[in-house]
Amino acid sequence: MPELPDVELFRRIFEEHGLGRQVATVEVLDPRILEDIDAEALSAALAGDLFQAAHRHGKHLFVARRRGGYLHMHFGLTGALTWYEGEMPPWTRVAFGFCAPPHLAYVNLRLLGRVGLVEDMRTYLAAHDIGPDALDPRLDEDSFATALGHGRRPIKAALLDQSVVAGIGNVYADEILFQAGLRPDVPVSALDRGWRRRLFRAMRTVLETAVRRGAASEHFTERLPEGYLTRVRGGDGHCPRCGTPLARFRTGGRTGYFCGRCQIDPRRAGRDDA
DNA sequence: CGTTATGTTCGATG
DNA sequence: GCATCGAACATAAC
Repeated sequence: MPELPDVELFRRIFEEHGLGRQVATVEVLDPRILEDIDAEALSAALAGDLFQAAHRHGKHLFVARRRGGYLHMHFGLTGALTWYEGEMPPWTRVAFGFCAPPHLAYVNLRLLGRVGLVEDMRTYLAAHDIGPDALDPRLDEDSFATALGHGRRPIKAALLDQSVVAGIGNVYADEILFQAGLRPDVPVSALDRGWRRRLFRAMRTVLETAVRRGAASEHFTERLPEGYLTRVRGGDGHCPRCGTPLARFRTGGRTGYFCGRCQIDPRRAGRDDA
C-alpha cells in the first residue's frame, strides 16, 4: 500500500498513538523483516525507551528515540502501520507494546519492507541514494527540472526513481502523468522547461490532495477527487475526462495505465492543453 | 494453475 | 563506464 500519502498516514498514526509513551516490549514475529539487527538486539534497544517524534521522508518513516537514533521502517509493497488493542492484526511482523493499549503493529504480508535502527536520517538517506522528499517545500521547480535529467529513459521511470524525488510509486506516477497530460513513455530528454514545470505542479497537487484527503489504506481510491485516474485505474477503466478506454502497458513487471487521448507525446503533438 | 499486487535491489544488457 | 532493463525477493487472492 505504501506510497507517500500512505506513509504519511502511518506517520500520523505513530504520532498519535506511539509518542511519549514508554515501550514495554518489542515482539519480532518474523525476523526476516529486520534490517541489520537481530530480534534480541532490537527488543533490548527499545525496551524502556520512548519515542519522541515521527518523521517521513519519501516512503521511509523515522521515529526519533529518547536514547538517540531512530527506529526506521520501510513498507515495501504490502506493509502498513496500525494500532490495536486486543488481538494483533494478521501478518504483524513486529509488535511495539506499550504499558497499556493501544499498541502498534508493523504489518507486512509479503516481506519486502524493513524495520531497523539507524543513527542518523541523513546518513541513511545518502547511503541509499534517496533524493528530496516530493513534498519538501525546499524542493523547487528548478531543482526538480534538473533532477529529471536528460537521459533516454521514459518519464515514468524517472518519477519512480527515488533518487530523483522520493515518495512516488506506480499508482501515483500514473496519476501525476495523467493530471499533467503527458504520456508515460516519453523520454525525459524530450521534456522542455514548460513540461517539467507542469509535471512538478501536477506532482505537488496530486500528492497534497491525497494527503489532505487521507487517501490511504482502505480508503485510498474513493477519497480521491472525481476526475482522478486512480479511481478508475484497472482492467477496463475509462478515462474520467473523455471516456476513452484506458491504455495498459507493462514495464519492469509493473502495470501502468494512461489515456491515449488526453495524455500526449510532446514530440508529436505540437500543441496541447486540456 | 497462471496471473497479479501501491517496492527495491542487483546482475545483465545495450 | 554509464544508463537502462528485467528478474528476484515473498505471499495470498482471484
